[in-house]
Amino acid sequence: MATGRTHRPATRSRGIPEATVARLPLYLRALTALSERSVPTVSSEELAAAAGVNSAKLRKDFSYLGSYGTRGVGYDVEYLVYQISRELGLTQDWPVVIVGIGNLGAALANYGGFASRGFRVAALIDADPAMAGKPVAGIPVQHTDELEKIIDDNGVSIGVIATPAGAAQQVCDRLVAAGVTSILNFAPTVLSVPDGVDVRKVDLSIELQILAFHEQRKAGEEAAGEPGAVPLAPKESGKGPDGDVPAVMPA
Amino acid sequence: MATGRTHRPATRSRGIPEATVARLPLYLRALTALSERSVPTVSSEELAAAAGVNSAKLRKDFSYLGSYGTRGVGYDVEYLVYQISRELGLTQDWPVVIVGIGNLGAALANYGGFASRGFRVAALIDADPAMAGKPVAGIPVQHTDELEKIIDDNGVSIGVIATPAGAAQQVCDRLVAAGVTSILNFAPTVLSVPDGVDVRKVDLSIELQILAFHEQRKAGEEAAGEPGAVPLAPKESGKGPDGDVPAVMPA
DNA sequence: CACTGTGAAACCGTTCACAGCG
DNA sequence: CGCTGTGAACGGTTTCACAGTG
Repeated sequence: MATGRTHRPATRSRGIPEATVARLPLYLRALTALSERSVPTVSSEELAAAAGVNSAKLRKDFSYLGSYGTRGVGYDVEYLVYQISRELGLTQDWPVVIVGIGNLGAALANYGGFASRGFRVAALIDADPAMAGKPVAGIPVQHTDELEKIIDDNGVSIGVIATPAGAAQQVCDRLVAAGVTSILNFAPTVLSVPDGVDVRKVDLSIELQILAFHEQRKAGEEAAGEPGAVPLAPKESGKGPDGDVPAVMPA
Repeated sequence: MATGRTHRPATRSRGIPEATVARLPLYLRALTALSERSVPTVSSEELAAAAGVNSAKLRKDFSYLGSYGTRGVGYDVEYLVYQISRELGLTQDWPVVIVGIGNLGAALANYGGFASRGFRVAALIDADPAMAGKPVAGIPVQHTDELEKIIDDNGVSIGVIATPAGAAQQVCDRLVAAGVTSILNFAPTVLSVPDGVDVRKVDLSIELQILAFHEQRKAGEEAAGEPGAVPLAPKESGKGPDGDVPAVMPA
């Protein structure tokens, strides 16, 4: 994802597969809902349905954590909530800083899901001096100058970047230099980070583009081989790399 | 992801692998940047670095699109931009509706990346009557009552859900009933949709939880087998599913 | 000669199917 | 008997290494 190594080789001896890790939060959410309704146990089938996966996958996933179920019965909801929380490291509180308090940064600061489980917004940081001191989601925005001090004082190891693309790498470098080792990047840029720093990327326009691809597929399919509509241009025909480049390019 | 089938089996005869599709937007962005700097050609090595992947993967990816490179030289930037745009369906304009104009919805409406490449925000929809008529990002918010009419009038096939979790499934059902076949879901819920509808999910708290997992790993590792600090609870010891359930559970 | 395009190998993730256990 | 836990089969993805070509 980033140029430097992004997440370690995933081949730690006792490692849980990445794909499984990515689903644990899903299970945890479903379990928490059950817990709130005081449901004592679930079968893999029921829980899988609630989490939107199939039961075989869920059982395999849980098998990496240990044998936490009871054959013939299912899983103890409370117990699993605890085990998964612990595995994810949510039994401790992670202080998080958000850098870039524009529309998105403000939305993130206000997002309830942050504060609720294991995360605490330790500070909001923005480069605009006019923002400094203004409270967003009840937290006063601080100026970028303070970044290193904030990271250090609060022992922050997770940073969220919600700046414009142009500023992202620079902010990233400062976060990393100050000791942050996990970054959630909302800016549409590839970040490069040193070994040992994890970057996850959330990119709205990429998600839309993937949807558009499938959408186009559907359209092309339902009227397969029809003239008009989506011009499913020659796939194998024009191989010559230049000469007849259509003058498209939106801008 | 969702309960109903989410994306088709990916085994369309001439299909481009999902993993490749997910990277095309990345390549496109890197290429667009090169194009703006009037760079005429790139090697797979250079482009791969810019996109944050390795060159073998990039070449394999491009090989699914056809033979668009020149051996000994590289790829023609303009030509590739066009080919990838076409493959992703971005040579047409996709009208998109955003439902739920809270902090996040507003951020999305203002997000430049939406409008810039192939997407147009056709309407903003919110359930709060007080919002109706108020412009956000220059577009007046419309009431949920109008949803079906808006979808229909604008020929919208892509919807973005930025409502609270509780409203998401209901909004989703209405979008689908009105003809939307691709959904980008920001609400922290599993959506169930009928066959043929694609759902992609963006979940902030899940991303953070995945980072927390790796973060905890790092902490446990650098002081392996030390007392104090992160209590790396017994991994293989307590197997008995109940009896000694720690009374944790944050709420 | 440098770089693409691609078979083949290695790897990872998912699904199947059933043995094993409460 | 019902449901978990898991080895084995499968399919997709990444990486390797090099033949092929402008």
